[in-house]
This record gives sequence, structure tokens and C-alpha cells, in this order.
Amino acid sequence: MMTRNLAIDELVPTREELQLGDVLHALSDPVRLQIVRTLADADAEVACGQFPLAVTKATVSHHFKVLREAGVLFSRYEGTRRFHSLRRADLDARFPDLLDTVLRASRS
Amino acid sequence: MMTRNLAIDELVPTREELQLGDVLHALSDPVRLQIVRTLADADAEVACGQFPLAVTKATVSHHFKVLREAGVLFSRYEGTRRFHSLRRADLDARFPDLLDTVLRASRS
DNA sequence: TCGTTCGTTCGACAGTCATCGAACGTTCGC
DNA sequence: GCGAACGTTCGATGACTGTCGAACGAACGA
Repeated sequence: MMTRNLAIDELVPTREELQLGDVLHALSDPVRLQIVRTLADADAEVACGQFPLAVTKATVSHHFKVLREAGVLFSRYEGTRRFHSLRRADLDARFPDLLDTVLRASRS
Repeated sequence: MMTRNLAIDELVPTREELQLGDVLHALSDPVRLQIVRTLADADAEVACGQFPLAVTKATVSHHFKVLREAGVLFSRYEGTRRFHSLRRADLDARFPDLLDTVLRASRS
């Protein structure tokens, strides 16, 4: 009945609050980089289950939280699923070219 | 008398061995990012002592080791001092624009 | 030769991290 | 209303991290 009150302790940074160190750290893990790559390829919202990852759902959930708290992506509920999308505009505004450069590098 | 046999356990990656995750992780620490920034500004070799860092020399040494092992910089002995330089060519070859993009982002 | 300078290494410590299984809460379809 | 599907949260665990002071080693200068 109540709206979901999960993630109440989660601190999602605004565009201005984005920290380079946090973003780089978020992107430095292979699983998370894979998530971001998949998301960039899709160029749209993707549900957790759609990610071909070699770790438990608990671990996946953890990585999404790290990415959210670093400001790399945004997550939204839709029924029982959760859809994710890159915060491209914010990232590009704050750190121009960073995301694209990292993505390009991650595919070489 | 013998040549220095320090750093014998240090694994410095070749250009081909550079790993994006390692580089991003190396750059995600504020102290290390500061080091890299200083080095990029100098555009030349810089000795450890030249870095205005708010940590102990032991910690500084540790950070340089991390940066070396990630392949971000190269260190060379000259007498009692140790000079450091960015591995720009290698980084640019393997991850085009990455270093410059991160440096630019770190100054905004 | 002796003391200083510069940097590395060691041992320790507190904190964070990636990972997992298990339990839980929501939502949806039957 | 029941059970399945989907994710989150919890607690635990082992690994890694950033930091420090202290001891060490090599090279330089007086």
C-alpha cells in the first residue's frame, strides 16, 4: 500500500555532487564496467535480469547500488522489476567525454 | 656495491598488459590523482619530494607503487632520489584520450 | 668517516570491498 | 489467495586498502 521505502539510506548525488573519484572507482570493477557497457549498448533502460553476469543476484544488487551512489546510473521500479539507465547527461555535463572514453577503452 | 635489487616483486605491466580496471582504480584515489596531475603539469620527471601531499612518505611510496603496478607511471633512480614520469605513450596507445579526459575532469 | 637526505619496506591497524546464501517484501499471473 | 518471479537486505567471510611510525639501505656532502 505504501510506496516503496527501500533505498532510504541511499545517497544519490545530484549532477553537481558527482565526484570523479567515486565515478572512477565505480567503473574500475569488471562486473560494474560490464553493466555500464551493456547499458550503453542498449541505449535504453534495462532490467537487472537482462545482464549476463557471473555473480549472484545479491552481488548484482550490490553493484547496482554502488553505481547509483556514484551517480553513474539511475534505477526505477516497474512492478517487480527494476529498470536502469545511464545518467549520460549528468556525467557528460560534469566530466565531458569521460564515459565515452572509458567505454571505448573497455572494448579494445 | 650491488645494483639495487629493490622492487623485485613489482610487476610492471608492458603496454599490451595494461588493464583498464587497474588504471581506473589507480586514478580513483585522491592522492594518486593529485600525483598524476602534478606529473602531467610538469610534463617531465619529478622526484617524490616535489609532491605537496598531506600524507607520510611511507604512504606516498605506497601510492607510487600502485601507480607503477597499474602502468600509469615509470620510476627511475638517480642517486638518492627517484624520478617519476607518466607513461603517456603507452596509456594513449592502449586507451586513447583516457588520461587527458580524466585530467581535464579532475580540474573542474 | 659521519651524519643527513631520500625513499623503501615492515608490521600493524582500522576500514572498505566483493562475494555468497538465506530470509524477506513486492508484484504479478493463475 | 497462492505461488512464482524479481530484487533488496542481512550477516558473514576473506581479501584488499590507505594510513602510520619505525627501521632500514643507499647515496651524497662536509
